[in-house]
Amino acid sequence: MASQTSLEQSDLLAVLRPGDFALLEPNLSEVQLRSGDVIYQPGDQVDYCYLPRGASICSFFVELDSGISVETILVGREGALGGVVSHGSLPAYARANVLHGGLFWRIPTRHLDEAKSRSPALASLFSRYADCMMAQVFQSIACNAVHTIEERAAKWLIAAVDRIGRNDVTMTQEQLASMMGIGRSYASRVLQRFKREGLVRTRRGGISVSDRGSLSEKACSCNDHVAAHFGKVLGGVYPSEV
Amino acid sequence: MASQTSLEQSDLLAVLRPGDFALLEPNLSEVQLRSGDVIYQPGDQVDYCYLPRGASICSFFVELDSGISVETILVGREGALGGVVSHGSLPAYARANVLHGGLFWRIPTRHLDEAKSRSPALASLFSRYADCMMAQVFQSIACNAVHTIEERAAKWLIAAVDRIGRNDVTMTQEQLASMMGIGRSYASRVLQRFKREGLVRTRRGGISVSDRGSLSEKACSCNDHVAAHFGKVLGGVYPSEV
DNA sequence: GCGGCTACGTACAGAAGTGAACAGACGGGT
DNA sequence: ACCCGTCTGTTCACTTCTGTACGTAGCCGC
Repeated sequence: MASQTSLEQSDLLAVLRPGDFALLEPNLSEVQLRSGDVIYQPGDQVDYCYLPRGASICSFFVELDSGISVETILVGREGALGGVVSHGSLPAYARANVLHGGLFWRIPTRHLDEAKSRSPALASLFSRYADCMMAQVFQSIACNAVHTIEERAAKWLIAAVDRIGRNDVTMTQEQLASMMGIGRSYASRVLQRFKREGLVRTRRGGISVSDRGSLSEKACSCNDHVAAHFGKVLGGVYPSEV
Repeated sequence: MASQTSLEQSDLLAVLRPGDFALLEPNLSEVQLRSGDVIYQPGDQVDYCYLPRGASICSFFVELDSGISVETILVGREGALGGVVSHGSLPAYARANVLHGGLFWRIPTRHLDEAKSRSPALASLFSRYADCMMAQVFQSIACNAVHTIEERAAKWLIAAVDRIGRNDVTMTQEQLASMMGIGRSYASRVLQRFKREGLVRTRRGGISVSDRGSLSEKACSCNDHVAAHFGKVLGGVYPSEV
């Protein structure tokens, strides 16, 4: 029987009342994915929806002609991947990758859609989350257009450690730079700047955030605006509640 | 009675069979909007879905702390705005603006949702378009991260003139620069570069594309990738068709 | 303990983009 | 025809970022 411990929960499903969760439960499976696992390749049919639990995080990557893949948005236990915006089974546009391994819920999109058709609260929840995902991508477009690499790097580190729940990201500077679509040497210089100010520590294959507060002052406020939209929109799944 | 002339049609609705179009028709109204009109402000309840017809185009803008508004995606007669990704009535995150005035269809989102619940083809159409819109925003995130301003400016001009159907965009360089989140003087320099190569002509308050082919060689291929996804995904609204 | 691989830190030349400033050109209103 | 506000083209000093290059440090396997 599927259940969520408080440590390994999906925040998205956590707001559901037991009756609505029970609609999903028969088709929910628990899967363990590892960092680097590919959930969808571009063109793959999206037949399953994945919901990160606990510290698991994923990202969508867009592959460009030049061969590089650029990260678009980070998805942690606040969200879901696959069949969120569209319904039924369509070819994936972006690649979905696990960035921090752990537990996920997985449900076939056709069962999810069927459960949504039976529970307005469930339909509302996913529709509201889709709206929040849209806010997230919109903000990222603007962010990439105007914010400096320093601001974006700080933003990304904060977003990652907040979801992971530890002040530590396992990732080479090469990977970080590639995700952001920037040069490795410049990423290194930005991290050195953060390090000199005592905001992060670097090591081979990882970065630790040692002063989250000061690092967030270096970051643009894009994440905050998106978080505010999450709060506003996902508060109303059960409209009868005051 | 609502009907579409071939000159002022919505490409999105044009694929519908008469029976499915008839479900929408009683609640469709024809509205005329002008360049600069604001369709939604951030925070507004999204109660209507708008479908550009003919040469009408709109964009979503994200407003940043600095006071500037950055354009995210262009929507012409291939698409729709409002209640596409989420359903019901939620507060808008981005501002939606008319960039090139003209005719639109407008339908209350609750009637649209009701029609979708009665016609699988209609539901499929909007779900598929939502997936394409997602592809468009994902691509824009990557594009803004890695492509030069020259590539992005060329891309934007091509996208605009293709939707308008004339080689001419009415817009000051100041507005263009502001939309792209770049400095006005640099925008001017890029346009001068295009002009010297005979790709565009500039005038006070507007830009004409005089050599679309060569200009598209200066552009990144982001639009092409998104267009390919549109073709792949929106072809299957009526799956019984071969 | 050593070799070899990979990641990291740094330097440098140059390209891309910024922001302020200013002269001149255009065009609408009277 | 003229005025005036706005848009355009261009320059300049400066910052950000790129791409390459190279020496070094950490780590794994043997």
